[in-house]
Amino acid sequence: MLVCQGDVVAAALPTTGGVIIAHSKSSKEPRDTLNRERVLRAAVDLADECGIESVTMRELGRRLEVKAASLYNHIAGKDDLLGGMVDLALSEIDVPTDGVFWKETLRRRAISARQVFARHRWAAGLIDSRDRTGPNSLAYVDRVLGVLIGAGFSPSAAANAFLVLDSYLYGFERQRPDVSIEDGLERTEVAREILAAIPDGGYRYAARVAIEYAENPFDQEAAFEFGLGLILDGLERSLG
Amino acid sequence: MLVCQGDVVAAALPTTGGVIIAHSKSSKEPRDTLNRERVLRAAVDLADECGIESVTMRELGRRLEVKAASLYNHIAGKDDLLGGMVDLALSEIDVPTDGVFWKETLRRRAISARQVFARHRWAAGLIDSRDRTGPNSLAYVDRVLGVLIGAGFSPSAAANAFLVLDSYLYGFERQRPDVSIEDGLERTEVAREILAAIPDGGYRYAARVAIEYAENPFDQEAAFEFGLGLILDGLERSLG
DNA sequence: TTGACATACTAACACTGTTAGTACATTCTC
DNA sequence: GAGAATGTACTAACAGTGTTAGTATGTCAA
Repeated sequence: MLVCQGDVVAAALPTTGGVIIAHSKSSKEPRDTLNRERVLRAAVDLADECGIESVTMRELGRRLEVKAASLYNHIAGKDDLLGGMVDLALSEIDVPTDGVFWKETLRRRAISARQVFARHRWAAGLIDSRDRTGPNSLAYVDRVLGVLIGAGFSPSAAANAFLVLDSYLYGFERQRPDVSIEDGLERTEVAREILAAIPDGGYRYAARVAIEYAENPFDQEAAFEFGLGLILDGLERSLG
Repeated sequence: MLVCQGDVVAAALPTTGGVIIAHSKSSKEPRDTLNRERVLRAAVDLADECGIESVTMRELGRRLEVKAASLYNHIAGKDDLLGGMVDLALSEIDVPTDGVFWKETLRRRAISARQVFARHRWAAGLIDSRDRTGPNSLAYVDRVLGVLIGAGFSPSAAANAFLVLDSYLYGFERQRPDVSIEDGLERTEVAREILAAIPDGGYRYAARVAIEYAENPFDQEAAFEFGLGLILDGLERSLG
């Protein structure tokens, strides 16, 4: 059940998290008040279900059965909220720590990151350098740098490799076409739209590619791993 | 002279573009009314000088000596405005068409794109797949695909290569640290802040890298071209 | 001159993030 | 236990946002 605008049902039912705010006198239970963690999780859920533009203080408050102003007891402001959401999302990325070869470790990490960005489609667009200081993000950065330095990269070379890898990662997620999500019929429809938007005569190559994708589905997983392999191979080569 | 908030001086002086709106009766001159092009250019200037968050309808109107509502005669809405700004910025990217080797062509294009993103720091953050349908963007996409197909890539391989390259391009610009912009003193200051934010004991590798950059400046141009070379070499290898 | 059209205007709408001040419940201190 | 202190959520309001409806004004073509 998705509740994306302020429906009455949202106020009549328990929250998604299952924690009821009603002031039941049965004490000893975990506090029925808000906290930073619950606010951030609710914001992430809201963004996942309804899009990042639906994450407003009032809507978030509605979900938590609280007025918007109350949220400021637990977060510093909207910037803090968004930063916390990113940090929470990044914490879901898996960095294997068992003894696999560094290249395989980083490949798995990248694929895990891509899955996280697929789950939280708003995340990639929110990331920039200043977000890397959250507690989860820092731990994540540290682990990846550890893998690279352990593989023989110097500290600065490791940072460089990390930057290159994540640039690709975030950039891919930002601009990847949404086409492949829809089914075949709609895909050809989109391609036809693209073709319709192309003035006669011009854009021969773009048209050729559009036709290509109107006929054959675009495998974005394969496209991603193709580029990922390119970069990892290059990093390995730069190491020797 | 930067005028970023609604100062009175903005209304007393001619606009940056040098076009005076005053209703001078000397006719036959180019119309003194607005048009889409002038609105978009003013928005780009405003974003360059004051940041993308300063681009509001009212502020943009103030710059053009017009009320906000009047802008809607020339653009469909804010989405259209932002899309047009991105299209305008992308049109500044250079794609050499003379007979140089495809790899060199794409390298030059990437470097040109990075310079454009440095000029228009807001642009990379605004780009996503749906923005590629503007007239300038389409022409740009077409030229790049033409280079790749001309080099021997199949249409789908060319699209894939294009996606990988631009993912890196946009991603790098999004997350590149601002540190290197400030001078040496401030840089070490920033590094010290990072170190201060790191809890004792944890994050050994991140700390090591931070120290590294507190001592030696970070050459982001070199970092960018390192990753670019990696990808281009990989693409060439995938071709043969 | 008249009519059509494009443009810019005023005024208002429903939103947004955010703050000040108040009421209430819990928890700590004596 | 009584009283103080703290934390939480509330109401009400602020300035700012994008956007629309309706109105005036100017510029062209017939």
